[in-house]
Amino acid sequence: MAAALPPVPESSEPPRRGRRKEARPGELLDAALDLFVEKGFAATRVDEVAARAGVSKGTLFLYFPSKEDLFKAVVRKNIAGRFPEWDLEMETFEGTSSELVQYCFQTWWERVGSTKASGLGKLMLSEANNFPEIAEFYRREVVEPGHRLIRRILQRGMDRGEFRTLDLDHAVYLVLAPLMFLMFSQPSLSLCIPNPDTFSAQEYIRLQAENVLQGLCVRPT
Amino acid sequence: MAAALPPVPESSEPPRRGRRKEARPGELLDAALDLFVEKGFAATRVDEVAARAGVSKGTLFLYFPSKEDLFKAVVRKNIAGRFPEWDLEMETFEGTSSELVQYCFQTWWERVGSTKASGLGKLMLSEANNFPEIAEFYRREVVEPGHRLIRRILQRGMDRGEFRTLDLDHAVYLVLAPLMFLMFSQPSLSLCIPNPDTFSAQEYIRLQAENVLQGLCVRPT
Amino acid sequence: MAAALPPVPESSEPPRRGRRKEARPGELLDAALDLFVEKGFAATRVDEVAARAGVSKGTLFLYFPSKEDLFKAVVRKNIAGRFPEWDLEMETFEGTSSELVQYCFQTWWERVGSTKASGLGKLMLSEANNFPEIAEFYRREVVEPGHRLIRRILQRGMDRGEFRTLDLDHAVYLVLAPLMFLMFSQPSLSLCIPNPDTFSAQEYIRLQAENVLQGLCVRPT
Amino acid sequence: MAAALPPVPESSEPPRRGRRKEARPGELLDAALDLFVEKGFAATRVDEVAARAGVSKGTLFLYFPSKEDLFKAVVRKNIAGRFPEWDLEMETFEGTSSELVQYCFQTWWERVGSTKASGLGKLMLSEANNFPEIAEFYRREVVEPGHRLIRRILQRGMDRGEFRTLDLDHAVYLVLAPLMFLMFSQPSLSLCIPNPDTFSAQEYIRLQAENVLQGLCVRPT
DNA sequence: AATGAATGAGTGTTCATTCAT
DNA sequence: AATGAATGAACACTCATTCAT
Repeated sequence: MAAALPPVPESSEPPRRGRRKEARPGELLDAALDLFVEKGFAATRVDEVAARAGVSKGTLFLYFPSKEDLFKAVVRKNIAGRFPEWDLEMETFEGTSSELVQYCFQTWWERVGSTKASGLGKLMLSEANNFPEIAEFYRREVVEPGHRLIRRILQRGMDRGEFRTLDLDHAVYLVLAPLMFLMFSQPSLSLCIPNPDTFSAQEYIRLQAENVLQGLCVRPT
Repeated sequence: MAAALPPVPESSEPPRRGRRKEARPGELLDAALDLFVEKGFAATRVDEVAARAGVSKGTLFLYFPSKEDLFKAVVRKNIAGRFPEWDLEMETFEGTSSELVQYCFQTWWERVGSTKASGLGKLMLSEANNFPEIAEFYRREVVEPGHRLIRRILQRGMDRGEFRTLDLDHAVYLVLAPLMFLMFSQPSLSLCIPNPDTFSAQEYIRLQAENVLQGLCVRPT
Repeated sequence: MAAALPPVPESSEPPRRGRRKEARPGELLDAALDLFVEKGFAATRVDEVAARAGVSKGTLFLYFPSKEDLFKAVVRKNIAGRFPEWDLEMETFEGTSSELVQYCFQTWWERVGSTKASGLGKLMLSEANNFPEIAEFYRREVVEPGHRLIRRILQRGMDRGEFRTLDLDHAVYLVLAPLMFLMFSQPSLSLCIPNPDTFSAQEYIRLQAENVLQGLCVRPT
Repeated sequence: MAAALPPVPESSEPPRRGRRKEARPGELLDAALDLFVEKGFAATRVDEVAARAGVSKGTLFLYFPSKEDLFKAVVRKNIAGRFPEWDLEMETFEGTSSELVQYCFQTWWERVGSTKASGLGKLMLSEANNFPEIAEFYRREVVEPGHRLIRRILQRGMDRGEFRTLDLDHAVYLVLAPLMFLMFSQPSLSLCIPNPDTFSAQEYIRLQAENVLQGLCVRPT
């Protein structure tokens, strides 16, 4: 009620109908990420996204031509768009390939696995059948770059004589499976990991990395 | 129950009218399983379930008060216990623990991973948030027994001095993660495994088992 | 208010939720014809059509998969579907070709021009650009059969030596133009025919037929 | 007005800022005419009109309080009076009345039928119900003068003994119907004239004029 | 005067659910 | 017990209109 008074200066709060063009897309993407992860693609209503971002439905469509495009933008901002950076990091890594794999597991957890972006992976899994176009987008922009990144890491290890000769088509999954399992499990944790109190994601990551390297390395540590 | 069947001639073709009423719910559950697994909960229309079961939509609601109840019934019916059998199999296994782990990976694929049951796992993952009650049930009746089974296998290996000392709380996932990843990926294969033509589930299973054992065994094979 | 009383026998009035499957489509088509003609295709809301037919919006979509299909059905019922009858009538006509032309003008007025179906023609004219699929349908199912019918009539007159040699591609419009002009003008009569009180459609039809025949006949009557 | 132009350098390219304000409404009306004629009233979006006129949507609403008002202004601007000129032309025509009728058909096509103005006629037809006020205006300023012009021509023919005695109230349409039919058909040509490649508007005009005269003249040419 | 970001009412279509027969 | 006709809430997207700058 009191808040409805028109001439309240309301300190630093942004003007109701302000020119916010720069900020809007980001706010909408954040709101969308939250809701998509929480409720899934189909079950998330665009009104809700708009409301959470503090704008009207119409405004959302001002910035994103459709719900699907909104989703793609969310994926791009939170995952797809970060591969260049990750690729570069890998190219310029200076340690052994074992260290690189460990670094990979660790930073994946910090930057993706433990963040809300992790929910996007599970989301795709659930909705892929019903939204083939989105699935294709995700495959192209996320899954394939991810596979390529890991293949390059394994190849690096083989080239340097650190890893034994591998059938890359299947070996990628030695790295991917543990990460993806954790990603998929994360949002409904207790379903897949029935004793959350004796479970430490950090320790999971460490152990899986160690184990993978046992199999990978020419001479196990 | 089966003895209570009315005096139907029991000819090979089911009688048009007066079809065994007791069979209805079962037929509906079968149809629902197929469709839920194929398209997910939200995208499955009850008309379709009814149609596939050969009854009208109204009839479905005669047996299941709502779509959600139908879903619950499907899960309840299909995830019941194969565990006693598997537990026994493990207890009486006579080879080395390495062989047992390999046997495990292999039979899991044959009996679960490659069957429709695999779809149910992903389905649960997707819908766990919407059906906490079912999720809890699934956790208790499927996830926990599974964990316990694997823990026992690892414990057996440690007891016999075949496996090195393990933190079981995290080591279970060395076995589980590869299997679960494949299970979750299976229904929308090309999403997670972008080159299905160069991918062999059999080879995946073999490699993952081999790799896990590298880390597990005191002296790698 | 009083009508809202639940247990009024209300005499012959059909039951609110009766099994009306046979009657429904017809009622919907009638309602749709009225509204389409009155307000145009785009401006007619399907809720309104349903309401006028005394059913809910959902019911409409039970019988017609889309608004466009509803419209097509309206056109088919009121115009397109009647060409077989008209074609036959023409084939079996026994008088002179002059009489046939006069009969044509006259019956067109009675069966189309003076009825609500007349509004459909103008409707198509207005909406053709925005709904190309509908326009194509109308062209195929109404315009072309109409042209063919008239061409056959003119050809008959030429074959019998009653009409002079004609360039059919343009002569069709000697017959069509007066009829179509009246059809298009009808719904907003006073716009095109500024003195409706001194205007008789019957006389218009008679005069136009007479005039056309003057030009058509080898030896004017 | 034109003399009041500010001291713009009058270079061939219009100055970016400070463009002549007076021109705005005119540019908007021109853009609106094009679009209304092309797409109809409802299907024309005001953004588009504004864009085509090179201004923002907000500016449009500065000059025209609503889309409807814009429409009214378009009609008012474009259907004003060419009739004085045409009336004069008719009064001073020196040939036979047959020739006058032929001249009429021909020049109508050149000056109206084949121009954008033709689209306005159809537009009025479509929107007359929604804009009764405009319809009345159109009737008064366009339709009635047109009728009067044709009546005078027919009267001239009768007075000179060239045309037979006519019931003018209906005979006007002998001339009007063919022209109006072509006018209405023009914008969505293929709808009314299903074989545009075998159709020549010139030949249509010629044939219709010839045919009308057959009926009109005391002794057909 | 001019902008363009923001709004929100409006619409075709879907589908779980009801209920008269 | 079984049907299937009927319902109506829900939802993505559009676009004329407003208004702070």
